[in-house]
Amino acid sequence: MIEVRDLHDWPTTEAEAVAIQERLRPLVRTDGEPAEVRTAAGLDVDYRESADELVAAVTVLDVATASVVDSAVVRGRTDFPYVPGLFAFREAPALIRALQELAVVPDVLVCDGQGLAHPRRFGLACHLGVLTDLPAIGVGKTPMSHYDPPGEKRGDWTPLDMDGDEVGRALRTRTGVKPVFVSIGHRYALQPACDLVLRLTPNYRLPETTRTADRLGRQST
DNA sequence: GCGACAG
DNA sequence: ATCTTGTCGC
Repeated sequence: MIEVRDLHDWPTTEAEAVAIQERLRPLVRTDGEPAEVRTAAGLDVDYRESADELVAAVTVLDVATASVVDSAVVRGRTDFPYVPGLFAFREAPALIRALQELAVVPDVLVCDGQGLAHPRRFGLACHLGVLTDLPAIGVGKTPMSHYDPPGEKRGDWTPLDMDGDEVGRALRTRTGVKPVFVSIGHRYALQPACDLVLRLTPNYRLPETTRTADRLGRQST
């Protein structure tokens, strides 16, 4: 089962949350790549009930076949508001509970949001990666950083720039479709992360992991 | 000062 | 995230 490191309590105020991000930021490992990625977890949160009632869904896919080999759903509440840059403090607690219910430990967490492509270089993917010490990457639908549009072909990419740092890539997963925004979460280098995202997007813009997790959360009212 | 700002 | 009509394309 997945062990979660006890690195902090969940904060109430924005100032506490920012302090936690700055304290944990040095723990991120920006290198590495699993020897073999056989399974990948997709994580997603739904808010269908109300603004503070959420459903966290995790699916583990066999990457080769795109079949779901394990999953978990957790219902929860949040009092932490949606604040861009403090996203993890809203979604991570429930996602972590869902991760702890998995029987299969995935080779990588594919998170719905940013990793290093974050104002303090510590987005949701970094946070979940550091707390579980599992390899993790972030795949966002909307960027927080500047980028020049990549070429129109699947596989084309341009760097994501934030304050002069290359914090990730705008990656075209489908020809002629808006790119996704890939960044390092933990223990997974950027090039392998983009390779994995392309493996997970044979048919759609978003990774199969994200899609199955999204459907699971949506179905479990 | 004002707008923009992952989901 | 969610609220929503029509439209284009495979």
